[in-house]
Amino acid sequence: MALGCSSFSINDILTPGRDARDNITTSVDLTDLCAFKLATIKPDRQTRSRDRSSSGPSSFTSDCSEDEGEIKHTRQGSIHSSPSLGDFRNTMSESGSEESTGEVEYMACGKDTNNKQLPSLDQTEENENGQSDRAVDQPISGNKKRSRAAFSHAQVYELERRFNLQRYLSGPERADLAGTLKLTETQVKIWFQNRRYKTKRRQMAAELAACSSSTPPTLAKKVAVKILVQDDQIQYKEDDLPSPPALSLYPPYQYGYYHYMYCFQPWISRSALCGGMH
DNA sequence: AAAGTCAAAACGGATA
DNA sequence: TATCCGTTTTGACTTT
Repeated sequence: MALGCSSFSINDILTPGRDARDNITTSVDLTDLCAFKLATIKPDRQTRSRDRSSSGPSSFTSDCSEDEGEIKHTRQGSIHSSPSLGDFRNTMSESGSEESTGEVEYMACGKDTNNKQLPSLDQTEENENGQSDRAVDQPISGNKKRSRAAFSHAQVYELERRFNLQRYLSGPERADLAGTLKLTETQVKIWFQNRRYKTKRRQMAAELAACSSSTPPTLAKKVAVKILVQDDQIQYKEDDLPSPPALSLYPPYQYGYYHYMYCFQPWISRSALCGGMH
């Protein structure tokens, strides 16, 4: 399989029944550059394991451990796909009726999805809407253990998508999104808050890296050039990939990130992207 | 199974 | 009241 960058559209997401998983889509959040850990790039244990466990598109997998969270779902199985919002909604309605925990199942997870329930907000009480608010709306009192919800792939996908559109949500927008995702408004608020901060940290780190690397061609020379090989044939080189304007200072391994977000980068021409990979 | 690692959800203080 | 920002805690995962 070469780098599958088949066409992918919002319609694909919105159309129930059409499985976006068939559309192998690479993704990278170009605003969230993999820079936060540039200074500490290391042989990443988890990444190596991930590479090992995933197939095919694992060639994408970055050596940079940043955005582990976004990639984390890869661990559950194939992730080189975008979750279908149709699936997402279906799952929402299903899980909403049974659990109403604010959790939905992983959409693109193969390994554990069937057997393993996500850690969910249902460790907490549900409110009248069937949503669980305790985790975020009630203080942790006494020895009550605080719960950290692991948002589902679909939820994160939608949050990321929205974040790419707008970094701040108004109250109604937040409420709407929270309702759609079966999350609490507080969770959405905190998520956006953390996300903004995360982006900011990365940008600062990137600038730092840019400054510190203004001298060192030596560093650049140490960066291995990755190629995607299938059947002993080179499918593409990184140079084939388009270089986003603001991205020049980032290493090529960033292209492993945000597999399911790539389609939301408005400044990237999909044709340009796919052109180099087909 | 225990220990270690990591990303991220949640928390809390400061500020506007 | 919301946001920023640093910190804490948790859950998922890997390694030993």
